[in-house]
This record gives sequence, structure tokens and C-alpha cells, in this order.
Amino acid sequence: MINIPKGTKDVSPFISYKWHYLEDAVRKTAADFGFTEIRTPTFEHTELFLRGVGETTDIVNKEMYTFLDKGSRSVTLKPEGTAGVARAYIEGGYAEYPQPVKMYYLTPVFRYERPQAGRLREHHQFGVELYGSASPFADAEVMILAKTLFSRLGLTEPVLNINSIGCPECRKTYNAALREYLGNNLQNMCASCRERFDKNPLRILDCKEPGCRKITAGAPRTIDYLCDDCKSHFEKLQSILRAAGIEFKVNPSIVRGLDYYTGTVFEFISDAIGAQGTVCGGGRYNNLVSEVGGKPTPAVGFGMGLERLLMILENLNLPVGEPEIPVIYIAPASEADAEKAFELVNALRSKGISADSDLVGRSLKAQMKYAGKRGYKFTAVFGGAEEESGKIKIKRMEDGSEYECAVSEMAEVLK
RNA sequence: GUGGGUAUAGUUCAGUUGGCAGAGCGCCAGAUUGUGGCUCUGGAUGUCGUGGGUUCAAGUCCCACUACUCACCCCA
Repeated sequence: MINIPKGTKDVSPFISYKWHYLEDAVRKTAADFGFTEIRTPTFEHTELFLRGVGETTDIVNKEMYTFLDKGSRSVTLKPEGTAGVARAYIEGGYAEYPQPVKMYYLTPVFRYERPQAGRLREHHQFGVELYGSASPFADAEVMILAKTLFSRLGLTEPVLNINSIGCPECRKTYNAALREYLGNNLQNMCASCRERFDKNPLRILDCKEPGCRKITAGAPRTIDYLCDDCKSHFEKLQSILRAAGIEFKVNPSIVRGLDYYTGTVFEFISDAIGAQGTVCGGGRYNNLVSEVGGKPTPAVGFGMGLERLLMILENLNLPVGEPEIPVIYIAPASEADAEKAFELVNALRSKGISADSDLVGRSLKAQMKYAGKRGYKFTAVFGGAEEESGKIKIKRMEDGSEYECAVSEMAEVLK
């Protein structure tokens, strides 16, 4: 027996309708906000992620599925969706189309990690990317899109946390202030924080070690060191969100784990799915396009974990769609009627009515049992009597009521 | 990479001081020959995760390995 690779999941034929439900809601919402779909390859040159995501990040350092192909090129299964979109934006000359360019994607992403609740090695993300606008309205637009999707799915719960980590200019003065503050306490912090001190001190704010938390509790906050531009951008964003009636809280400890973020960062956090509560994370990344070889282009977007989203819906007993079962099951009355019933089913299908019939030679009673369990809305028995009279009784399984009509008119009746 | 828990039928799980492998759910069939859900009857399905050890005897005790799972780190 060969089993499924660690950290991956099948979507069985009995639950795939839940994914269709989610994906339909996602596509509809994205379309309503003026975003159109972009599809990029499942793997890219490794170099793209090194430069795009950042060489100091955990994703790049220890989580990528990287291998040499048969031509000795180093390629990597995408660990996130944004870098590939940036590459496509540059390579496809999207900057020559009317700006801003608003894109969304649905894609599998791959990270080599220890799986746990809400974390897989292959998971699926819905993401949006808005290129060519530096306005805080663009930041707000992607946040409102996410919030709208949640509401449409019946969710009030994931809380929007926002922060600003500043542009490279404010980052310089902030890092200096943070290092100065931490300097004396450095020997009391955990090993990884001591490492972060040199490479990326900002990340220390995100540490969950109780000892480090104590120390960072009074640490300088990025929002207190923003330059004038970043400050007014962040304030304007908040007033836009308030005007839109979007609840949020400013959370100075949100710093995000990807190096491309500048300025606004945000997460939608749920407490319905255990330790991995971030269902959506994103922000602004004005340096990404130039970092991977394009002209400087302001951009903002987010990634949303679909497995986590589905888990939240199920844990909160919210609707997750309906099984996709044909409208009607036609039962041959006896073995002799199998051929005629088979023809009838195919005639209905050719008129656009979804229908099924017996494929295993079961008794009529057993067929009804099957139809009941599988959840067909209607059933009808087809046999000698129906063939002679040209009439058939359509039974509504919900309440057992029957409606008689001509066999030749079935398709119209079922519509 | 680090730590805890678990591993028995398709699935959820019992299995006592070591003594014939079990239940619920599901699946298949039937309950006077053309109608489901309820009920009843019958049936199929096991390398007890793998390998070793102790013992007259191991699902049960010991060791190793593997897988799964939760948590840390980090992230969706």
C-alpha cells in the first residue's frame, strides 16, 4: 500500500462540492471588485523566490521544494503566489496595460514544514494583487474584498489586524532605535532572536517566547518611527476603513515573514481553528517588482489559505455548499427494462437535464434505497407500463409526492 | 529542526491480571415477485503500523523503526 505523501490531502469525490462552493464565492467576489484571474506556473526558477521572497526568510531558508530538472536548472515549487505574479507582470509587459492592474489567483503552494492543524505541505491559496497604485484606497480595497468574501460566506469572525512597518527610509531609523533598546537585554533573549538582531531586527517583535515578549513589550514600535509619507498613508488608510465600516485593530506586532513588504501589513485572524489562526495575510510591497527586475511599481495584495477558510466554516457550522447530485434517478422496473431506461436517461442528458440510472442490476427496491441515500431530488420508475402509456410518474423524494407527465415532456417538466 | 500523544475492519473506536479478533456507523443482500428514509434478518471485509525480543502463549509486556497527530519555530 502506497500512501499519500506527508502534509498533503485528497479532496474526495464526496466533499469536492465544498471546494466548488468556496471557489465560486471567491471568483464572484473577485470579479465584483474588478479583479481578473492570472495563472502562473506551479514552478519557477529558484532565483525568483530568493530575490522576491527574501533570502533571510524561513520560507526560503528551510521550506522550499527545490530541485534540479533534467537540464540542471534549479527550479522551485511555488511557496507563495506573489513572486510569480510579479515576474509575469514584468515579463508580460502588464505595465503597458491601463493601470492599475487588478489580478487574483487560485493556486496550490508548497512548503516543506512539519504538518499540524491548519498547516500542510501543499495547501491552496486565493490571492489578489493590485499593481500600479500607491494610494491607501488600494490597500483598503483589498482588505474590503477579503472582508466581503468572509461576509458572503457567513463569517463575521476573522479580525482584521493592521500595522505599518514603514518604507526602507523609516526602517533605517527604526532599526537603529530597536537595536539600541534591545542592546542591553540581548543576552536574555532566545537564540533565534539574537540571530534576528543582526539580520532582521523587526522580526523580533513577532517572537512568541515569553521571555522575549516581556522584553519587547516596551520596545519601540514601527508606527512611531514612520516618515511623514508613511504616517499619513497609514492614517488615511484607517480613516478609509472606518468610513467603510470595516472593524480593525492596529497591532504593532504584525511584521509578516516575507521580506518584500513595505508600509502597510495586515492579517485576518480567526480563533476557530487552533494555533494557526491567520487565514489571510498581506500588505503593500512597493519594492518587489524592482527587486525582481522591473521598473519600480507600487503594489498591494494578500494571500488567503483556503483549507483554513474551509476549516473555519465547518467548525462554526456554516454552510459549505450542497453535494452535486443529478436531478433525477430513473429506475428500470425490471432487468428487461434496463435498455429502455438507459436510453431515456441519455435522452434527458442530451436536453441538459442531469440524470442517472442503474448500472449494477439492482432490484427496484434496492435502487430506491440507493437513490434515497445518494440524495436525488426526483426519481421515476420506467418499465412496461410507462412504455405502453407514454406517461411516467416523477416522484419528489423529499415528501414522496408524485407528478404524472408524458415521457416525451420530462425534460421540460424537470426544468 | 525540537517536544508531547496515538497506531486494531471502509470509518469511529472497545479489547480486563498476557489465554479463540470485537462493537457502533457505513457497505452488500433479503423481509410473498413495481417504490427510498424507520425497523428486523443475514453477509463480506483484519499482515492488530513494521521488525525484533520475553513467554507454553503477545493486540496486550520490552526495544527499535515508521507513519499519523498536536504543539513550538514560522506561516495561509
